[in-house]
Amino acid sequence: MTRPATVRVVLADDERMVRTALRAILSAEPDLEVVGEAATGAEAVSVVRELRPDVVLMDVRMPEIDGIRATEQILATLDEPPRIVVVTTFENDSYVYDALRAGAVGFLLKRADADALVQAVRLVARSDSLLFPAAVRTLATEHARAHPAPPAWVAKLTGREREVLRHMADGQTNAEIARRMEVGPATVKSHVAAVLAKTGTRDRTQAVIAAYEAGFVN
Amino acid sequence: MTRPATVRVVLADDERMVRTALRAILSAEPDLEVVGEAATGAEAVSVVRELRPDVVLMDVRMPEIDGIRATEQILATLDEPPRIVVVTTFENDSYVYDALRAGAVGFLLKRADADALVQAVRLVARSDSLLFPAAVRTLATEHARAHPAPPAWVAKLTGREREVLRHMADGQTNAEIARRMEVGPATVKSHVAAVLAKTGTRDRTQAVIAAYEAGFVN
DNA sequence: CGGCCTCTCCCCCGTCCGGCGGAGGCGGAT
DNA sequence: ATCCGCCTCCGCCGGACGGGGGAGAGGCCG
Repeated sequence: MTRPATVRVVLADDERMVRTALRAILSAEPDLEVVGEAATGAEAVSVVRELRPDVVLMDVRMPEIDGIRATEQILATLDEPPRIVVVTTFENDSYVYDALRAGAVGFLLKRADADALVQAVRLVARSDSLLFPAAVRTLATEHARAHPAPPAWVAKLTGREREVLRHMADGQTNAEIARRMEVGPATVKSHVAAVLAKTGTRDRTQAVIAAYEAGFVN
Repeated sequence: MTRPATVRVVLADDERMVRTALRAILSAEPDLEVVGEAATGAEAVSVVRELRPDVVLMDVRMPEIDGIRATEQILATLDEPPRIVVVTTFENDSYVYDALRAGAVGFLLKRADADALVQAVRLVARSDSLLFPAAVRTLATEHARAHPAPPAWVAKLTGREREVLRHMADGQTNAEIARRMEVGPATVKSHVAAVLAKTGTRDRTQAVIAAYEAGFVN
């Protein structure tokens, strides 16, 4: 039962052309079968629930429910969930990391050639230990921790205040910051005060912590 | 020229049995050919330089030169380097991340079954856009940044000093730390002073920065 | 033109911080 | 038995920091 003769695939992508192309490529292989398609995340969930495919090729950006939440819902509600491969156009699409964290086993670029696609599908259909084991989940989680959504206060900082905060996060004193920015110490104090107010912190140490937590540094 | 009829593979692993097993599996496929073997990292470099394979299956832990440095050397010295796949026993072997950062295109678990292995080799032999593009390099780099080797000073901190540093990295004042640790403020000051000395920082803000950079927090 | 924001700088003041030197107790190592 | 490291505290001092004001100059936008 773990090795079906043919790999049953569902395609989830809001663009018909993409689905058609994928279907054409996969259907040419005797051991692969496209059993269903979905144009939205919600549709993907219901189609998968009904058809129980082995592999789902899931676009990340889709109307109604995006690929990430669709992935979550599929994995959460099915006993033997399919292997979900995220399909994306850009390598560093940050959604990809969310999808991996949600449980997708891998990701695939839309510009991949037909052979790569076919082999990827075969691969994920059965491999349980190849390229995307727990380690990828770890990586994706780390990525999320390393690049959280910037808090609201970041947008409120003026340019000068950002500069000052960066220097604070470098361990500079007000006097040093003043020298580096070629302004008076009093000016730096003003900016620091503004930073503290906007970050909701009470001293420079807490502000620097906030900067680190927000990924403001780097 | 980008699509050789047969994929030429070099095996680099210090255990003969592993090489034999890999060779047996790969040789059963008509389109795969094991053209060479190496038992050390240094040997791997010279063998690869001589034979110019399409794919290298590289063990991370090898005598003389490990898989990471062998990977680096191969990628640095060849014009059209082979695709290097790191072979490892444990998913979260931290060397794996080093290898990915060094330019390996993927990694493979030794407990992968024969089919997965074969397909992985075929896959990496040609795919230039599948599962391990630049994004993986990014991930690996992030991993390295997120888990650097702890600086020497970490080991030098006493238990109490670590506690104090954690509270500092939480934005607490000396008085607050004193209350939480149920000691006098003077005691906290002593510990803070020790932390500053051992971390080579001059004030609590810099110490907190050092703690963050060292991954002391989390 | 008249706000509004930003950037610049000034004052005072109380608090916190870090550097200095010292001290006592306690437990492990030699 | 002695020494050393760790933890606990003390006082003193100067400097840095943060809060509270205010104020002038320039730019942007309705």
